[in-house]
Amino acid sequence: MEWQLHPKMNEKLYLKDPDQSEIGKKIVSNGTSLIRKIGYELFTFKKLAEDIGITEATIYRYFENKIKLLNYIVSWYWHWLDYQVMFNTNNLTDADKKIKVTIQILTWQLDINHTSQDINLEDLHEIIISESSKVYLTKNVSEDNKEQLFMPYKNLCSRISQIFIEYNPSYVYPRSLATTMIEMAHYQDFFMNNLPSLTDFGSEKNIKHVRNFLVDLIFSALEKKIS
Amino acid sequence: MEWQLHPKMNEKLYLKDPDQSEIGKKIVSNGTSLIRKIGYELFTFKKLAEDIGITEATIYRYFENKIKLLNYIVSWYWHWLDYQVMFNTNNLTDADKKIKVTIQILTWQLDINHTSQDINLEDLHEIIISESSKVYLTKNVSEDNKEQLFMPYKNLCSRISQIFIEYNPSYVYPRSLATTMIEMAHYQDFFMNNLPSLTDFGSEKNIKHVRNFLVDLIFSALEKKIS
DNA sequence: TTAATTATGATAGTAATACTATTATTTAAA
DNA sequence: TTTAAATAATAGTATTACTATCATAATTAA
Repeated sequence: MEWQLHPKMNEKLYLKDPDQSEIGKKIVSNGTSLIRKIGYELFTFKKLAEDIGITEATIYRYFENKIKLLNYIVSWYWHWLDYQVMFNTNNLTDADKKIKVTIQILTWQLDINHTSQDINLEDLHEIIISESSKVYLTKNVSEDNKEQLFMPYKNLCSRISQIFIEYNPSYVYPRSLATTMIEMAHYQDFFMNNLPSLTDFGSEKNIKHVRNFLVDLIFSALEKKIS
Repeated sequence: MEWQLHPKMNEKLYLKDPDQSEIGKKIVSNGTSLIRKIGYELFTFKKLAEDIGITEATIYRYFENKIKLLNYIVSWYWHWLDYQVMFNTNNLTDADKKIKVTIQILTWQLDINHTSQDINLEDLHEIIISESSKVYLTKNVSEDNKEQLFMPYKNLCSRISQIFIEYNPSYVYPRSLATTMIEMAHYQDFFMNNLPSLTDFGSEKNIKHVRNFLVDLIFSALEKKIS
């Protein structure tokens, strides 16, 4: 699988391709685990440099600032997820089954290849849940969007909305339903674990309830109405 | 209406009650418009102090740091929204109508009293859309939760879930559906205006489409299944 | 083969941010 | 009227987010 070696990252995300050197790879992989460990707000290039054993300035040669590094990591994940959805739904003929598989992937239920050469996918998943929205909830969103920084997320949204259309061609909100599904897969997980009274899964804290909620929500919305 | 004068704010949000002095009120009202204008990341106490004509240290007497001020502002909004939902659904007998009114309030469609003594509600609404999730998407979420900092949001969620139960007592995910509705009212608005291809409303950018999407989504989910 | 160029990383800064400690002034109480 | 308490201003410090310059290694050109 050629993709697994090199997901094509947007060149605007970095100054120097981190995939082309050992130090670059360390910046991304150690950066991922450090952001997961201490959170994006307390994360600094200085701490990461100390962790790797290099200097701050070296990191600045690869990434303009820490939001670009976060965006690189987040984009990497959306690329990976999009590939997983494509790969695991491709051979299915039933749109119903495709949707269920997609929800399983989003809620981390499918036992797919969770090992990657550099980046720890468990850390990555945690980062997506707690930090990913910070890359677009800024005053730069329009400029960043012009530079195509959010393409991987859009591609995933587009792929999922295509499956929805396949299931019910007359449904009018396939894209909004796709973003709802993606965002809620992560938000309900976060709420369940941190603010449980905002969900109905607080007593058990089992991700399978999030999955069941999503299945119920999405298929209810997509069901063809007889009116 | 006693509430309109003094929404009871959690005392852990401030060091000195900003509602008890003119300068305190200015910190909150000018803070709101400045955060809306430049965004939370670029917002600093120094800029706010200059804007008001006081010094940084004075603001630090009222608020520990800028995230507490944001949380104060966000909590104020959830208080206000909860009151609006309560007030505008109280006299209704039909749960169906209550849900529709709540969606109208969330999507800013109802022409309610949008003037407040101090805080500009238009600014506040923008802040909720772009910045509100930043108060809980942190490593402090559990500690902050123990100090009850998220009560106003939880109260709103609880009120809405009660309406859902009233509409369909057998629905099993009323709280998760309430958070989905609240979050999506804001996220779809943000996406529509900033990353339109993530929604189905990009061509028109009219909030009424978000409302229609939510009405469709929520009533589909709540509909009693005959199985 | 050697000099020149380029790439890479380290060192040493600066401006801004996020606070804190101390001092001055006003207000209120005894 | 003196004392105490509350409030705000001044003047700091440590950290963060970078930037400019320097040193060295690797690559290329003469």
